[in-house]
Amino acid sequence: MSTELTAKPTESELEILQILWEKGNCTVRDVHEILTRNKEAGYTTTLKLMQIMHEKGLVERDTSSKTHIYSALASQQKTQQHLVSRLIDNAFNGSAARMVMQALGNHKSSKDEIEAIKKYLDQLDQN
Amino acid sequence: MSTELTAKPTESELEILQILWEKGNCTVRDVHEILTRNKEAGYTTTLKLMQIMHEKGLVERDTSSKTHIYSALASQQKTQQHLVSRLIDNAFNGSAARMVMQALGNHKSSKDEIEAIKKYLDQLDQN
DNA sequence: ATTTGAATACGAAACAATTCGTATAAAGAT
DNA sequence: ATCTTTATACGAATTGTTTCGTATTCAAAT
Repeated sequence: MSTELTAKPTESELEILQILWEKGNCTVRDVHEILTRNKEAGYTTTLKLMQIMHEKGLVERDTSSKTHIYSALASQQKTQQHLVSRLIDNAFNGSAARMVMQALGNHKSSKDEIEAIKKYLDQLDQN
Repeated sequence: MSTELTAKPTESELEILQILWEKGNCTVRDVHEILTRNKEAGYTTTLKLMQIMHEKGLVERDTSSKTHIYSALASQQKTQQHLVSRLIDNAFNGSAARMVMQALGNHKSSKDEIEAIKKYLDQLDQN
């Protein structure tokens, strides 16, 4: 049994996780710079957040040099799964299908995306 | 321009909204009873929550008799849309398709549900 | 009329998430 | 060697959410 806590990241933490998932290893400054493309934030705010995430076990860090290097510990797949399930339960009475349709209805997906989903559904059918 | 605030309901508020969406008009006790099928909560907790939701404009209430009657003001459709969009942005880098696949992958949907989604996708294609 | 029960209002404690200021230490430039 | 810049650590203020106790009011039952 692993210590996989499926800790529930907050919204701010999720923003940071997304960056770490994409980039891999990052310093606080790396993350901060990307973060502040979209919104205002002080550097120490980002730092503190990442420190808390470390305490929670959402990220790990290499402290061998002065400038610490962070990377995600929470698995992208599991985290996404967790969040999606919660949303389905919380807001869609447990119906994945309703949620999917809602998602596809507005969030205009490209033809390519829709095709990809169809293929995916066909695969699902074959089980 | 309406005063449609697309207020962001908290998780507890969402639980109550779901009940109101389904049942329509409810007293605090009605809601409380349904709520406590799943989890512990004091009556005044539910009451307070619904009062706050009223302040925020998430629900309206008829106070003409001693026992107030509540109903949802936040639209189910808009609220769901809002939450789904946020999740897609927050955790899936804006890709609805990725989110959909994740949702369908685990949250075991029935054959019927999958068929429904396929039909839905076909409709989307025709635009 | 009085008592009892069920309702609302309100305040505030408990908890969690976010934000940032200040202290301090290390590295790099002069 | 000293100064400047760039890190981290830490504490604390701020804000938001959840929870519940107590006071009060109203209506129904006795």
